[in-house]
Amino acid sequence: MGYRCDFCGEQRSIVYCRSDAASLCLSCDRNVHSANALSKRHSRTLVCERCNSQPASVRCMEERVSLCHNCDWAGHSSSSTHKKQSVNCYSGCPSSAELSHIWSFLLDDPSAEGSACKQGMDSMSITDNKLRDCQDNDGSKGVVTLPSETSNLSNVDMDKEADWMELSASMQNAGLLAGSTHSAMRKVYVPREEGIAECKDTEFYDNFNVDEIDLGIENYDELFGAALDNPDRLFDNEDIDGLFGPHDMSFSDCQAAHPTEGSAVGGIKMQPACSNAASADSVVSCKTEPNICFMRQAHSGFSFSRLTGESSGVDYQDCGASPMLNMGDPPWGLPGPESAMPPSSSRSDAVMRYKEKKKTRKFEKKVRYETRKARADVRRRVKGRFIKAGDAYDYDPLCKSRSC
DNA sequence: GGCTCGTATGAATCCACAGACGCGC
DNA sequence: ATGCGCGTCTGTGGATTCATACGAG
Repeated sequence: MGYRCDFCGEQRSIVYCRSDAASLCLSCDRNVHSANALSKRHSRTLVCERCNSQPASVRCMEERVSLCHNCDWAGHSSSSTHKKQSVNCYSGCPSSAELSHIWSFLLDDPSAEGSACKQGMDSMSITDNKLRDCQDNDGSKGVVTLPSETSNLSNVDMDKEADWMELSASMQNAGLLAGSTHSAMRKVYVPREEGIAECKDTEFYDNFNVDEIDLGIENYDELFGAALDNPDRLFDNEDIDGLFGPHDMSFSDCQAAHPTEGSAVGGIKMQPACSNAASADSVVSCKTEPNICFMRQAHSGFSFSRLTGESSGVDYQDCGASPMLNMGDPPWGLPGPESAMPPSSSRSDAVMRYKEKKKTRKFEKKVRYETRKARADVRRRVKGRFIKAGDAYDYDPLCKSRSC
């Protein structure tokens, strides 16, 4: 089950798209998710190499396999000393080079040489006509530069990014960001002449790459321009889901828990990352997931995220609240050009764009039991209700007609 | 501004039944 | 500890009903 790409059925599945509930090879992943702006938002990650049906959340460096939460839990007892590395998720249409960088452990892992994933990256069918120089010149690990898909970042963007860096640094120092127990972390923004932002920091950086944050002010306007004026009016539960991912969290919860998880500072979009589908189905007890993805979207069309730390995904599973609950004031209340109210002239535009997106939003239903679905798909009905086998019916899904 | 009415939209409900699940033996 | 039988629960899709929101008069 699930060893083959759900789309082409030929290649081996490499990545898992939770929005589509599908395992895809890299080529189909790119084909499917380059179709439109909405599909580009789908967050994907490696597929679990054990069950091949769930998104991988961690990489066991000892066994050299990517595992979902369930398989990780099943295969690694709490006493396990296996070293694990969080698995990044991404959205947009990253190039093979970018994927290589996102999943750098595959490159570091000699056993991954010739693996399906690596082969998939090598043979991505869509031409990377915008192959970017994703590596810093010195190749320093942990430093990712993601220039714009269309062009290098403008000076304005760089300024905004610089603003964010300052803001993030202040937030981190204030312990406002997840994983900020590393109180000593520093982040230094270093603009480059080519217009590519580069960011370096210290120890915490490997687990929390803030420099990959997109600063799409357009998104910021869209998401929060109107909401700031009247969040109760603009947002409801589905809005939260649609804007921030599949949280099972009401807006009131969101407000109580703080917009931190769904907050945007300068266009930063946070979303739950890489948790397995099982947890997605059972998020009732765990309203939020602690993992944060920072989405790079507006400019590059490509986002990249990383779990906040090793095995952090399960640490808060049962707490019923996000660790971000104590993160203090909402970022949008913070001072700074990006957190200020948008101009009223753009507000209506933002609302219009938001409503338009809401219209076209696709609500995907997760089917847990395919067998039941298959049976329901062929079951005869009367006025939509199932009937006993052999009873008179007015609708037969097989005939797509009445009483055929 | 407040009220009523019509329209639009989304959520909840119902149905049968295979399979999952828990429990006792 | 394991396997079996039995009863209960779950979830699946389409049509319908109900609740809510909104605009017009």
